[in-house]
Amino acid sequence: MVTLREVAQAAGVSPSTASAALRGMDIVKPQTRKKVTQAAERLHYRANLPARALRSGRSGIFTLIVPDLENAFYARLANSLATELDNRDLRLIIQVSQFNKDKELSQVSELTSSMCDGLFICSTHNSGREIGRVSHGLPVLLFDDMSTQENTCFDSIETPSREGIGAAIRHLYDCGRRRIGIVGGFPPSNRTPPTLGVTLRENRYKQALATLDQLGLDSGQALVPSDWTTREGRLTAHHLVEDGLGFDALCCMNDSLALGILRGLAECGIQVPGQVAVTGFDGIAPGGYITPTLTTVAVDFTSMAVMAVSMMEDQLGGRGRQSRPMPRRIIVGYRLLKRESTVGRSAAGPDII
Amino acid sequence: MVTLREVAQAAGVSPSTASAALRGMDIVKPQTRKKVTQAAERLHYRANLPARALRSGRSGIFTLIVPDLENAFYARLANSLATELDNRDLRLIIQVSQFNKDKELSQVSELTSSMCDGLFICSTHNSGREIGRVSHGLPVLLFDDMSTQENTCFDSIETPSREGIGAAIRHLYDCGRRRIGIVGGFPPSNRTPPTLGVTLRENRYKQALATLDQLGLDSGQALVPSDWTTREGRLTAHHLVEDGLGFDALCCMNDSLALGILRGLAECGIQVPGQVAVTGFDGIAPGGYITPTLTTVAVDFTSMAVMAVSMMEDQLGGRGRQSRPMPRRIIVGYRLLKRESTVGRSAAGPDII
DNA sequence: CCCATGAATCGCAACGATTCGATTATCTGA
DNA sequence: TCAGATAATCGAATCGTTGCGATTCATGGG
Repeated sequence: MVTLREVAQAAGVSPSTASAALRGMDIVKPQTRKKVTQAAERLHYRANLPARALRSGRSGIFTLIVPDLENAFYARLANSLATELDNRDLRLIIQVSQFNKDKELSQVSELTSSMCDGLFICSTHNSGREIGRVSHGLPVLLFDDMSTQENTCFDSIETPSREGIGAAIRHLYDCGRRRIGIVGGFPPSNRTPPTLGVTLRENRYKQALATLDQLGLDSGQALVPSDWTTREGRLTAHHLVEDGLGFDALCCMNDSLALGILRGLAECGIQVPGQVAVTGFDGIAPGGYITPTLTTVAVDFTSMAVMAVSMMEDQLGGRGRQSRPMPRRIIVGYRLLKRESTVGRSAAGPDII
Repeated sequence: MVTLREVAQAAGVSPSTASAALRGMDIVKPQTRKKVTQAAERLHYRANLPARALRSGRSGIFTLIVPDLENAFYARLANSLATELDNRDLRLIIQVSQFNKDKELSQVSELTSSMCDGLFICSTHNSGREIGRVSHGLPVLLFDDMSTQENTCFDSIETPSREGIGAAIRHLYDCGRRRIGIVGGFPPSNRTPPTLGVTLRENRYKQALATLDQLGLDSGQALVPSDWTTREGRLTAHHLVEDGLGFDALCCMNDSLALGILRGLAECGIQVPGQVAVTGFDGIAPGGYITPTLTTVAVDFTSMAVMAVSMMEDQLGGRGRQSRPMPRRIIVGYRLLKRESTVGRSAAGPDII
């Protein structure tokens, strides 16, 4: 293995100068830099990351903790984040917490040793406060809708729950639907343990009720409890149909759930959108090729990742200064994709696959 | 930050003894180990990974390179691998190569510096040989169907292409289908650049033709070129229908493609499995909730990950000995899920969602 | 009683890069 | 031409851990 010392020797400079040159410090003379660069090239020098990390305290590696990478939402987020970091020559460790509160906490807690510069986390059961208790000053960015109450600790990036749900319901209203069910609101179904923390659920559900009220619709009977999974969605659809299906539209709190609803309705022979219209939230890929294609609030994942990395770098840069100014909350953009599950085959836009 | 030296001091031993004790070397006296462990506990000691990696040459971090994490196949694999590594207290960096040959190579090449103990890779355009050229002796494990010709270099784990495709086609035959199309065989469609290397395509396609021959079916007209993506699958279905759809069954080379085929057929009003039966390969989640549910060759991802990690550890252990004994090829198990896209609603098993 | 034997522990020297104060080269203006 | 200022480079210390040869300690046989 070729070391910096050898490169320096070959270039006729000291290791410290070689180091500065290779890292692009503007203190070295252009001519010197060139000598060093060429020597490094010639010898196929690669900096040793552990050594660099040990000395400088930065590894260029970040960690993302998600509950489940098989879930298309988290996979999409992980994909965007890994790509954005890669653009900046940074790396991403991904850890799967399996919706397990304690596992999540212990994973966070282990990070301090783990040559990791910062943590991105989609927490399902822990509040920002609880995470802060075990993160030992590591920069953290939450992907979540944390109420400002519970999260005075960290920067966060949130999905456009309020605007998005509002847009979805108004779209259903514009389609002539008046008996709109809110599927997956708070409290969750008691059939399975909930897989997502209460804050996100609350945000979306409250907004849904508020929008129904604004439109002069009855929100009293609207809640349809369900966990936010495809499996649960399917079961929920069966229960709904057994109970007589008193809705002409179902506004689902996320896509995974909505996909299960579509499947369950299909099994019961219910026409979508003929008998009941369905909307989702997130904009994951299967919604674009399932039949009927799923009308949904598509979150802008790319800018989500870009902002996340940029906020993380801000935290890294401003560390050691006065105690962090104030946690920032950013809400990303969305696009309402009007597809077959609300407007039917003929009127659906080209947003498939 | 509390260091090993401080722990040693608190326990009244030397740093080297403390190190040995904490790592569970059997050379330390049980009583000493206890003292050290307790001191470490009390001071909340966490080993510094960069330092350890620098000194020992092992970081406990591995890298997985996949073309696209949004693709359910790779997401599923990544999920299993991350989980299995986590069980052994190891970490996984994930990099996305975006089906880009050069990007993939440069990512591999960068790894040498990257305090990474080994590489798992789903290569799409590079042979084992090409990867070996830039991996600089790093332990590598390929997830791919590399022909033994092209890959004399590395251990590999392969999907059960031969057995699986054979089983799928025999199943179609048992369902009474006789005009079976092979969708996504080699050569690929020329509408889009191919996203997967030729070896895997060839393996599955050749097996498909062989099975058709065994069954006494005409394989001459069977090939339906298509890239292995949902988008392409949909377009391919349209083309097939425009050309008169001379098949009563379509054996797709993977699930992503099959899902697109199902969507395209639905758009054209073709009944599945009434007019044409469809099979996929991989066993990704959407096939379990799309309507009709997709009959497919479900790969055993969990054991794939377990074997991968175990083979990787073998490579790590046996390094430095005589030049590696011989690259091993392991083919994982599969299960044929007979679902609605071949046997229809009534006969389909419970393998949904 | 002493030395050979083995078990535990210790001390020091790395691992390879970065940092920072010290040193030398280069330039400016009187 | 030379003091003084500035720019560029250098050397040595350091990050926290592990590995290895040396040292100490306990044990038992001759």
